[in-house]
Amino acid sequence: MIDDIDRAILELLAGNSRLSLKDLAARIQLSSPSTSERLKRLEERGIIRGYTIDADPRLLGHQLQAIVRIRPLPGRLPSVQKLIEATAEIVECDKVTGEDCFVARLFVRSMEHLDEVVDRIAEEATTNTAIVKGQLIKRRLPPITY
Amino acid sequence: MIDDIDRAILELLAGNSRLSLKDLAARIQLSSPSTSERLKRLEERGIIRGYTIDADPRLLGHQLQAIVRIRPLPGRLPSVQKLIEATAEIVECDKVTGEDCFVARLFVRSMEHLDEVVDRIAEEATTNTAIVKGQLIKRRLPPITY
DNA sequence: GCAAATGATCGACGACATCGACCGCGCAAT
DNA sequence: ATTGCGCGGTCGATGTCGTCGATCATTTGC
Repeated sequence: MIDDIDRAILELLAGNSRLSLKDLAARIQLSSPSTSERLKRLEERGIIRGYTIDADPRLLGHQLQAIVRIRPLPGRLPSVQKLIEATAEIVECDKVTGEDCFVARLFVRSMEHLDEVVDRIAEEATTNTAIVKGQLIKRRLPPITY
Repeated sequence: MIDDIDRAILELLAGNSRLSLKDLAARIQLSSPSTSERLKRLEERGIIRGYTIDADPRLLGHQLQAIVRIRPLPGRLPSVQKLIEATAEIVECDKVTGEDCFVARLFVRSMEHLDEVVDRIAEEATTNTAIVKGQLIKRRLPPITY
């Protein structure tokens, strides 16, 4: 279903999604038309959902990164959910099992800014904020098992 | 330093990093050479760190996603750190302040697989596992304040 | 074994990125 | 105020790249 060549394509594009078809083709030792065809199929099958960039948040004015666990107060779940969605500083948020209901990652300019955003959430939820000191592993593809 | 046109470029590429220069240029109402020049500068300045893909982990054989908080046992921090780095299932891991030392995101095939990976970590650390039930917000750019 | 389907290559054509030459605006210094 | 300079832009030519149709090889099923 997904073979070594597809895997190679995924890995190469994960490393640089702006690679030209020709470069891609050369690296996987295939002609460009067939590389193009495989790429199209990976997209059609939904395996590749999209192509995006990795931008440096610091250079965009966000000096601080935090992971906030959020447990809405009784009855406030829908309202908290709306608040999270409306908070632009939250760049990622998962609904999880366990004591906490949500885990959000947020980018802020400063401590004051962090405080401001978290305070808003804390009006309707119990929160737990952990400031990111460093990235041990930065976003990578999981091992491809199929 | 970074103007509306740069912002537009970042947003467009965040939405689809494989956009051709020509398309990009058309959307920001600029010629391709100047678009190319701006793109080059965004890269040189380190604002764009790279171009990557968004792949569907489920279609790559990872049915389950979890967020694991990890607190190494006394003296085991370096060893835990090495273990995390060597664990391919961990696709992202941050070093954070607070009770927990690390927060990791994990992709696994099954509950058994999850258990296996977490058990390995739990030999040297206190762990807290939250299974991801859904993504409320999936990775997006933070607001650009500069 | 043969037919058909799948997945590859080849070559030609059209689209695209890049480069050099040139232009115009804003700013600083005289 | 004017002149000179530099930044950031357009334009047009050239070479490279992607795409499409035709064709060929290899594997699968009968």
